[in-house]
Amino acid sequence: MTAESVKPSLDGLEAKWDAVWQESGTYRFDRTKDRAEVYSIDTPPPTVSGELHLGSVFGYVQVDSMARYMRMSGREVFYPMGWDDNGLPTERRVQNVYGVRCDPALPYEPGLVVEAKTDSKADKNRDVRMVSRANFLELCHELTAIDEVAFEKVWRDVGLSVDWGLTYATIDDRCRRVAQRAFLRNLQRGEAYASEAPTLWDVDFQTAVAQAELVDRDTASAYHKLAFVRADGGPAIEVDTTRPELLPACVAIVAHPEDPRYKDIAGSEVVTPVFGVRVPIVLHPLADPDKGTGIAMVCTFRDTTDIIWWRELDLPTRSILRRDGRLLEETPEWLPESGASVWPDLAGSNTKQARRKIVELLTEAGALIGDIRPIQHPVKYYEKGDRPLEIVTSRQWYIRNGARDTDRAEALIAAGRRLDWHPDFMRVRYEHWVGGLNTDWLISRQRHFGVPFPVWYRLDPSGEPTFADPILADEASLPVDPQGQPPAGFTEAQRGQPNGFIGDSDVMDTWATSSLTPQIACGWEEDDDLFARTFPMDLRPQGPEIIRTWLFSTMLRSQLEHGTEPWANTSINGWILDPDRKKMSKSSGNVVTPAALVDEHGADGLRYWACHGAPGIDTAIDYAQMKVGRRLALKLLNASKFVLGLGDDMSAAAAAGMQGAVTEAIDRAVLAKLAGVVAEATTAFEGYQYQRALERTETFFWNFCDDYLELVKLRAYGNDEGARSAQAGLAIALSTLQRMLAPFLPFAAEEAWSWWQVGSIHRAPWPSSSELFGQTGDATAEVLDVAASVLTEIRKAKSAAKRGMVTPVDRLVLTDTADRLAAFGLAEGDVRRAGVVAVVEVVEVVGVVGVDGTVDAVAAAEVATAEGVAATVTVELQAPVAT
RNA sequence: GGGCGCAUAGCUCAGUUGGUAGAGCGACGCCCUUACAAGGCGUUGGUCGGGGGUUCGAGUCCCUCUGCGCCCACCA
Repeated sequence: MTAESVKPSLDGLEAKWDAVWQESGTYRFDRTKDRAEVYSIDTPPPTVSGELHLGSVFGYVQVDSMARYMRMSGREVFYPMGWDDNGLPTERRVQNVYGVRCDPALPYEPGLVVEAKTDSKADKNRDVRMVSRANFLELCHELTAIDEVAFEKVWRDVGLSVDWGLTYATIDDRCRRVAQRAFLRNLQRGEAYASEAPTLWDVDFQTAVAQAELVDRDTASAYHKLAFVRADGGPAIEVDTTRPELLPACVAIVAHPEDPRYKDIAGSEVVTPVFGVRVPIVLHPLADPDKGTGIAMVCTFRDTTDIIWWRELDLPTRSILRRDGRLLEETPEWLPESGASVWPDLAGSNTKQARRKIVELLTEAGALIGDIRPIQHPVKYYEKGDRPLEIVTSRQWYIRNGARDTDRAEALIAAGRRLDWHPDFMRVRYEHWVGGLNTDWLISRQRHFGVPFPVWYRLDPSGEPTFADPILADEASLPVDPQGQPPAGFTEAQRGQPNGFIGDSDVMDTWATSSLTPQIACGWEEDDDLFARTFPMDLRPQGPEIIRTWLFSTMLRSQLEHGTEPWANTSINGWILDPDRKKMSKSSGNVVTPAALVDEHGADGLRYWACHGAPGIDTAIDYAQMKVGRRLALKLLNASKFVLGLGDDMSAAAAAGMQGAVTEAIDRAVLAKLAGVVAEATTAFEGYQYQRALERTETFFWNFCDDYLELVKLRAYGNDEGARSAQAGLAIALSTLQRMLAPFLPFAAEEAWSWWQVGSIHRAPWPSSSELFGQTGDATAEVLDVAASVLTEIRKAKSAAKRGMVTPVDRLVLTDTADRLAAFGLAEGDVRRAGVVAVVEVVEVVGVVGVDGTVDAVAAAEVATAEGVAATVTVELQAPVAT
């Protein structure tokens, strides 16, 4: 398409320019540039599980506008994309889509083909097929590969200027290698360790869960008041509990040391109802006299406070829950005969069934006092889980994160303060999280699709593993799969044999890999040259909800490995809200797919809406804004078409303009105003205020079209010096505006640019304010301001008279101060042509000055009335002609 | 219970060091005007959440209250 040919359209621009950009490598990183010239972005790898929703697109588009600005301003932008495909979300999706479950005990079936289920909901829980670990992992890879293609399509549709040649996936060889290498180094420096300890546990997924992945959910529960008979024959002690099914795991009851009701009987014993186990009465300051009856049942383990009591009061361990959340089959050995006799009724039951049974037994024994009182209370869940977490004892890997080391925590907070946060108030979320850590970072998961721990254990002559002295993989051999490969010096035949070995069966939590995205993207220990040019990175953009996970853990890994911050800046995007301003639910975000919005409003329309949200500020979905954005994009095409149609070679006109061809005062005035806008937008972008840059540019652009363009276009049609001045001014302004809108409307800007320029606008230099000022002489904006306000008065008069805008004006009387009349005089010809004015009379007045030192015609009229002086525009229209 | 953010026109939002309240959308009216009718021009519309305070002057600074959102803690 050319400027003159047909009516400009936005349709098809996404596909057209995406193809051109890919083919010509517009966004390809030039790795010959030095670190000082490079701007590197630690793009969040989206979780590849199904479909990208609008909330993700919102933040990525904002960052893309920054990336495009940085590229135009002369930085070489390093902008990779990653896919976070390892971990539980993928496993869960594979289970649903293929109807399979992983059974590590099964042998691998080569060439196994499993059809994806068309309707996963209908087929759920039916025909579940058990497959080997290796087959399961194959299916994970198969599905994520499909999803990644779909994701890349969406990102390209919305115009992300990433270099697709730099893409990584958190399960790929490079990421597994980096994650294993970083872990081995943590281990060797003593920053990682394994420990057998009570751990929050999801009974459905059967994996340990980290502090950062907990959520509280209000859950229905009920108080049960139990009577504990005192061993010394004193009055029974009443204990409230919401977990009566854990009564057989009770190891003590605990009260506050100052509580007068209980402190004198501390150390004596009570007998648990039904089960008849003698447990001590103990004291601890964490017991709250105001909760329940003021004395609590300590079980191993009911909640995290139990762990503290158990540890600090040196209580015994009496676990009754298996890892699948059911009670033990075998009768616990600590139960006396009376308790042991009821166990067969409880064995293997889930907690709900066990609760019902135990409540029956308590009632029969007369140990349940009063009614069961239903309550709602917050309970800890795994954020991706459906049932409350339990606590089981297991061997897990941890990384020291400052929870138990004040110096490290303070160093991490100090590192956070060296980061520039956009917006700054997000910093406190990080500091609160670091300050509130209470356990080291649990990085192991008892799952399949993840990065294995590169560790084996020797088996002793009786076949028992020796955990204290693990065999570590050699860095050169990474990535390794200890469940599929033997350690050096062993053969596969020795796996599981006495004096042989076993591989660590756990995988790393997905955050243990994604905490290394700067190292992964920049080629740490893989590509030293690239690393030197890109690390530490310039920007980490991300969502506010993962400050405690991703941002914190990345900071931690970088501090441990490099002793430095991983980036200089972090920008935190806001939430997307439903149109009713509630936080967007996943379901509604998926109903409105980004692809559908691109179809309806164009990528530029969608981007315009997204770029109106400032960093960290929540933004409502607003389809009206997307329409406005689309209109702006179309306006850019139309205005470009018009300006470029004024001469045969408008880029030559722009060049002439830069050599002094802009001679008319009003043409210089528009460039002077534009120079100010360029300065403002540049400052805004440098401070990560892309939305301000957009707002200023947009406002100027509409005024440019409505006022300046209308004022000068009739003059610009000619071929004299005045026409050449207008053409030069218009060409310079158009070039500038196209470039200033390019970060926000990359497709329309590129299209309009292509009509008269060589090369991509996205590699064109960002406009220079000082260069523009160089063309304006001593011109001020006043000429344009006065002319525009007079034109507005003329339009107002015509509109009030219900006449068309081409209606001739017989006489225009302008009453104003000398300065403004002089300014008007410099643009009088343009005003007469634009307003179709026959006769102009001017009347000079004095002393009409606005409060802020400026005058415009309308405000001046209001001020002047009180002072008896008139500054007015009188418009006398030609009488209507009868037709 | 602690922290952070938000509250300005019917709607979505600007308002950078305190100095006469802005824009867009919507609504209403007008206009085929040779870049644009999927357009243009114009009009209407606000005791800046409530209450105190500082100041010559507060949407802006301080205190307080209310509502909404988010984060953290507790959870017998």
